[in-house]
This record gives sequence, structure tokens and C-alpha cells, in this order.
Amino acid sequence: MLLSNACEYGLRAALYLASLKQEGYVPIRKISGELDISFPFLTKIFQMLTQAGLLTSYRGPNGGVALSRSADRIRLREIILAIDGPALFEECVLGLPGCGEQKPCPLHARWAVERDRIEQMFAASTLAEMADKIGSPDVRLKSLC
Amino acid sequence: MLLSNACEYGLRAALYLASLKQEGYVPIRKISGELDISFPFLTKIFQMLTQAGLLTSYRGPNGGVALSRSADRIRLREIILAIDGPALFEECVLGLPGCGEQKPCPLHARWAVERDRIEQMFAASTLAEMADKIGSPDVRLKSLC
DNA sequence: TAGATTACGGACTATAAAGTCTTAAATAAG
DNA sequence: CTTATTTAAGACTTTATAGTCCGTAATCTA
Repeated sequence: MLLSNACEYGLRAALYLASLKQEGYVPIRKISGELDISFPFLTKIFQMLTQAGLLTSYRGPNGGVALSRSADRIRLREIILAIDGPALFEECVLGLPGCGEQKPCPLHARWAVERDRIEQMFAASTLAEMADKIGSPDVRLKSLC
Repeated sequence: MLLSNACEYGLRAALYLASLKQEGYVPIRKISGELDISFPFLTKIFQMLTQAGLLTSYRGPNGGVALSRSADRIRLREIILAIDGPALFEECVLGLPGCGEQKPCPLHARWAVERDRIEQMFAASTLAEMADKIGSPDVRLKSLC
């Protein structure tokens, strides 16, 4: 699996927030209901995103979470880094520590190309851009059943 | 992590076998020693590869495992499929079941490109080709320390 | 045939990831 | 000021992956 469960949930939830195009805080309970993600687990994930500065949160009635910047200035790469860390974009495909140009594994040259492309793909994708797609009738953020 | 630990070990071990360019069976104990992989765990991984038809094994003195075909006819993709299954090449980057052209997630279009490239990369890489690189002095299949 | 060597298969344990629960702290509204 | 609502933080449980162990079967050598 490319991304951890937590990271998949975090991306989906952030895209959902961006798709609302709404001022103000959205309760985590609502998001977890909409996306079929367990509320306590999603709470933990949002805490990571809040600590990373990608979300702001507010307690109490009418509280919840909100994007800390406009959705066109948050890139998916940032969310992945906040939740899963940089491993995906740095590690050897064979798991060898220190694999790089100097001491490569046999796959390094080929994998490094794809790894960089994946990082570029996530770095080039903003929440706004991706959330826009949710307007299309078939595009979805949750399981069908 | 892109590949499971078991799969990383399986690829390294298969590349090692290919690099030996040797007729006959190689004991798992020797491979586990050379690559610093736990012997019982590597045994289990080799059983998967044997059952998938990628290796042949032989018991008793002078027994061990060997590639079931010449190394230029075994592709890394086959090893990954045998150990981790097809998930990497099929699954949605957001983990949504049934994500595809009909009912895509917002990332589908971009991810499908990279996912296919990764599959192509592994499908295009034979054990022979990759094992050849181990000839170069800096290229390695095990941790340095 | 006996003993050593090696893979096989299944049961077992350990560790990490996933997910839950509980208590506390902040805020708003009555 | 009290109560309801909501996130925060940490302990806890569950599940999946990683890794180990042990008895068995196959094979070779003496």
C-alpha cells in the first residue's frame, strides 16, 4: 500500500473540507459521518494535521476544524508528509538504508524516477484543484455501499 | 511503504540468486547469511515463490533453492505479485473500493498514470538485467553495516 | 540402514498499525 | 454558573504484519 490508512483518511477528509467551500468550522463528527470514517480515529488524524499547521481547530459549540489556508494553497504532498512522513519520497524500494546515487541498490536508478514523479504529482496537486472534481456527478470521496 | 518487508526480502534474495549465475541449488541458510535476512522468515518467503512457480527447491544435502527459469525470463513484477499480490497495481490511492474510470476518486486520473508506470517498470525489469548491475563495485543488495 | 542436511508446513510469539475509550479543557448558550 | 458541545491528549484494545519455533518429509552419504 502506498499510503497508510490514516493518510488515506486524512486526504479524503481534507478534500471533503475543501469541497464544502464554506467559511467557519466543521465538526469532526459530521465529517466522519459523511465519509464513513471512525470518529475517534479521524480525530487523531486531524490532530496531526492541526499540529502540522494545515488545519485550525476550535472547541465548543459551533466548533470543529477548518483549513488554515485557502484550498488552492494546500498541496496533497503536505498532508502526506504530516501524516506518513517523508519515507515514501525518500526510501529505497528494496528497503536498504542509505541507498542513493553513491551506493545504489540495483533498482535505484529506475525507482528514483518514479518516486520523484509521485512526489511531483502530489506536490502539483492542490486541495482546491482536486476538490473541484467532486463537482462531477461520478467523482466520489467515499465508498459506494 | 510501497512493498511489504517480505516482498523487499524476496526481491533481494531473487536478485542474489540471479547474480550468482550458478547451476544447482543454493541453501536458504547461505542466502539469509549473505543478505542479513532471518533464516526462518526467508524460508517462508521462498515457499511463496516456490509455490508460485518462480523457484524450484530441493531437500537434503546439496539442496536449496534455484530459479525455475533463466534470470532473463523472470520479471520483478512476478515476484511482487507472488508475495504482495496485485494490490499495488490495482488499488485506489485513497483506498476506495471500486475506484476506476466509471466511479473515480478525485485523484484517480493522476494516480492511474503513475500506478501503471510503476507496474510497467517492474514488468520491464528482469532479474538478469538487475542482477547484472551488482557487478558494479558500488551497487549492493545488503545494508552496509 | 543410520545419521546428517535441507526444505516444508503449521503453530506460535512479538511488534507495529489501526482503531477505541476515557478524561480533561475550551467555548457557547441559557 | 451550569449544561451541552466540541476538540485534545493519552491510555487502552484489536488486528495485521513480521518474525520464530518445532516437528516432518525428502534426500544424500557413509
